[in-house]
Amino acid sequence: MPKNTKRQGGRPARNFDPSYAKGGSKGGPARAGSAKPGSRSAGHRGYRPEETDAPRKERWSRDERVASGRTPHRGDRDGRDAGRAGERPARRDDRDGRPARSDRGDRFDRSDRSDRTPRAYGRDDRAPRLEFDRGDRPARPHYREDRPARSFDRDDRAPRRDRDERPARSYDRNDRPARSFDRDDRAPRRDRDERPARSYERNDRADRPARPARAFDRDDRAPRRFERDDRGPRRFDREDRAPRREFDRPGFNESARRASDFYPAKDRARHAPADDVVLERLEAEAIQADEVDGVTFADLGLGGNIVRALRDLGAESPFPIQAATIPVVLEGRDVLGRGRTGSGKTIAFGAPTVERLMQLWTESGPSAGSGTGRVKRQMGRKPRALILAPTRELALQIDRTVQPIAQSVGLFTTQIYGGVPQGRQVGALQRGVDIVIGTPGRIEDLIEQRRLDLSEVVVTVVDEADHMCDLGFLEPVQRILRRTAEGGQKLLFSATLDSGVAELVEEFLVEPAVHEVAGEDQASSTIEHRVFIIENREKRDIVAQLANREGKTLVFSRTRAFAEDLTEHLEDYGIRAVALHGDLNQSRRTRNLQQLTSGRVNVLVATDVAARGIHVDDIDLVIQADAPDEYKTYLHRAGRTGRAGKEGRVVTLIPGNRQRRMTGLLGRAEIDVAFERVALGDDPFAADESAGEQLAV
DNA sequence: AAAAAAT
Repeated sequence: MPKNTKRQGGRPARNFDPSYAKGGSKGGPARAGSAKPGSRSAGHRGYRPEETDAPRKERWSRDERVASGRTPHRGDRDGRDAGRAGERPARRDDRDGRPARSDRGDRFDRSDRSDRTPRAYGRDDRAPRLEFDRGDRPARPHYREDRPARSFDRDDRAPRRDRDERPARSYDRNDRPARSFDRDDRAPRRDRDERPARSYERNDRADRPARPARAFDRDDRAPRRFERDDRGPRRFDREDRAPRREFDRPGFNESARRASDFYPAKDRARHAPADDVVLERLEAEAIQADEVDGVTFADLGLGGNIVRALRDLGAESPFPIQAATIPVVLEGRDVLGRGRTGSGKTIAFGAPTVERLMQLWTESGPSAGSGTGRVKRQMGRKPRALILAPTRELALQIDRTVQPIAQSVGLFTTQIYGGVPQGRQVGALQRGVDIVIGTPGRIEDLIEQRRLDLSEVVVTVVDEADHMCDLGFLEPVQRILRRTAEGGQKLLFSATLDSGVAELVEEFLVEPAVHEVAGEDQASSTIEHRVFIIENREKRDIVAQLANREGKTLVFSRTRAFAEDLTEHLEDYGIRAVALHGDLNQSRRTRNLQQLTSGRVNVLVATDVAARGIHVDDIDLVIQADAPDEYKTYLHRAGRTGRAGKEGRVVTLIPGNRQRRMTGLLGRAEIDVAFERVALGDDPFAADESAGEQLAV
């Protein structure tokens, strides 16, 4: 059955015409991973035997332990005081981590294994490593017999050493048989033919049945017009849900899933510079801020326990976005919610999700309702709600809000994300969990391992939904949503929710209600924006100068490497700073973020991992050391300050030749700023303050 | 380019 035939009057669902969704992607292989450090092995010109003067024996035995075992690293960035006190010469090594390890590893390696490694074997008559490294040479019998298990080698050594020190492993690229199954032998894709290809469309689900024309597919109105006043009902009505049922469930195509290996994105689009197009705004039911006056959470339909839990969290009365969405979620409808950064979206979906689970619980079973508004935990019960987030930190943070709310009625939550051992997470699932909060990767992993079963999930939230529809995120999210219960409620939230979520809406939402808060434009925001035109070579110093102040500062960098670099530079400048990016292990990520939250440091230098959703109280300055490419990224980064009505400043540093691009971006973000030329030594905020004083006179 | 799984 057609999905959308009911809509009368030729103005159907303009919100989600997928043809307005993302632009194309360019082909070509993508390199994964970050830049590798240069080789520092003894034979390399970059090698510096700088530790020859260090006391050797003890050092190696200690490093050996670190290198080979699980000994926690010492003297990392955060332990720098200890490092300094002890005048440990290796401090700089700890900074950039990898080279240091390879140095140590190299020596350790030679002293420890020289008499048994293949390297020694090969040394006699030919270039040592190359041959050894080949995976595909004819067998060398005695060598193989000696030490059949190659993996042993790996485990025994310091991590990464071999990658760092030896020349490229030839078998990595050349000797590998062509993986024909990767690309060539696939079954032809049928649905490609049925309609124009969409770049973000992948084939890892069953083909959709040829679907009947939907009115809004062909609608030939001008794209991206923002029309508000001339329309009737403001809802995206979709009449029937039938089509989704048939292909959804069984349609999870296992073999296709397999074929997409661990790095599925590799052969696909390489960093296609984001189109940064303002997608069509979703038509929404707008709530007026003053409509909320005097309304309580209880009025919205939340139970007493939950209201108390909210009060404990500091939420006395609902924010507008909460007032708008909570009742609708409680009705059981699918919801799209847009509220600007820091406007309280987590509670807007978290609280009603919990309440809704309670309602369903009471409706559904005899086992239900002890009458106290609480439920009893039942071993091994399957999760009934799922909240998806794009980063681990955000998942953690959401849990910190949702967990107490859930707990107030006797429900359990657990975090499911990567970078930490899965044991605890699995254990929690086995004991029985009601709400799963996590990131896509680990969730899929546990599903595959059959340790996580989403089949009873009746409420699913996608936070930062537009971001979750970006290339690389969309497919895992789709696969996960397909695992949830048929007909389950779906909630999509973001500060920048736009028709980029069309793909999800189309497949998973039924007659979603769209809600936003009226008058939430940038002009009414509490954030002050500045753009400084600077010389690139002065950038690091200017950042240091700007960050050298009281109050919490968040600095954004485009790459992980530059984030590290900047952090180090700030430290050299005498400013305590920590970094947050994907090259750090999870415990350090968590700890570094926590250091900013606790105020132990005032400056955090982060990649866009911190751009969305992360809430730290009282960040009053955001510095964009690298300007963002997308207006949405700008808005989200900026939104780390000025939260819940507080004041904040955002400074963006750009080189002179970026002015035009920046102007365009700011235009799309609907922010009005004049650019200022700033050189090292200027105090751009001094004028600001004196101007303020003058005005005050 | 960043993010998201582990060995």
